[in-house]
Amino acid sequence: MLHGRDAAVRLTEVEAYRGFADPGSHAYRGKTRRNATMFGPPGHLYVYFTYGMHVCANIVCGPEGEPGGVLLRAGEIVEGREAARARRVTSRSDADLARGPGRLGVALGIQLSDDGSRLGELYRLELAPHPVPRFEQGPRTGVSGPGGSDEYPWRFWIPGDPTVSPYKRNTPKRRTP
DNA sequence: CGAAGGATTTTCT
DNA sequence: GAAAATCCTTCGT
Repeated sequence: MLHGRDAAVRLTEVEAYRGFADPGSHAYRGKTRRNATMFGPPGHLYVYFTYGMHVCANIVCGPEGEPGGVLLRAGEIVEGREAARARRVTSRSDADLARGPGRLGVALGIQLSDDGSRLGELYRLELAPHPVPRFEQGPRTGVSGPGGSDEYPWRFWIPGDPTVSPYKRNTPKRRTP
């Protein structure tokens, strides 16, 4: 469970991104201003801006100097539903409040300026009393190239949970012709 | 329910 | 210039 700004989610879906050898990772081609947090010590929040409009959050994992993180893809809002709903005006159902990385970011009030924030301060992570009984594993969502193939099945989710985002395979995008 | 297009910024070629 | 760890609206089945 992750506590954010006046709201908390039970995480139901995550993806792993690991180091230099992972072609799907932002850190694959080295350190940039955006992904610098991933190279730091674990237990911090890596927040990035993508697609011109969305914020996504990772929890940095692995030792300092080795980039790695877990992308928070989706979850169920279990506390502060009103605050989350106020921020997610377009959401029609409770399950939609944090169903997707960008939505989860908005629901918890995560901002770009929260990048690098240490867990335990602004945000607090509570591990479940016992491991989830069952989860499934498969290729990552929205990742193009080799990183999205079956060779890197690093997306994990709780099967049957309504807050898990629907799997979309990489949709190549074309610009206005 | 699925497919398709637009919005919009950081980063790399 | 093009693609990207996405979301929302609209149209078709």
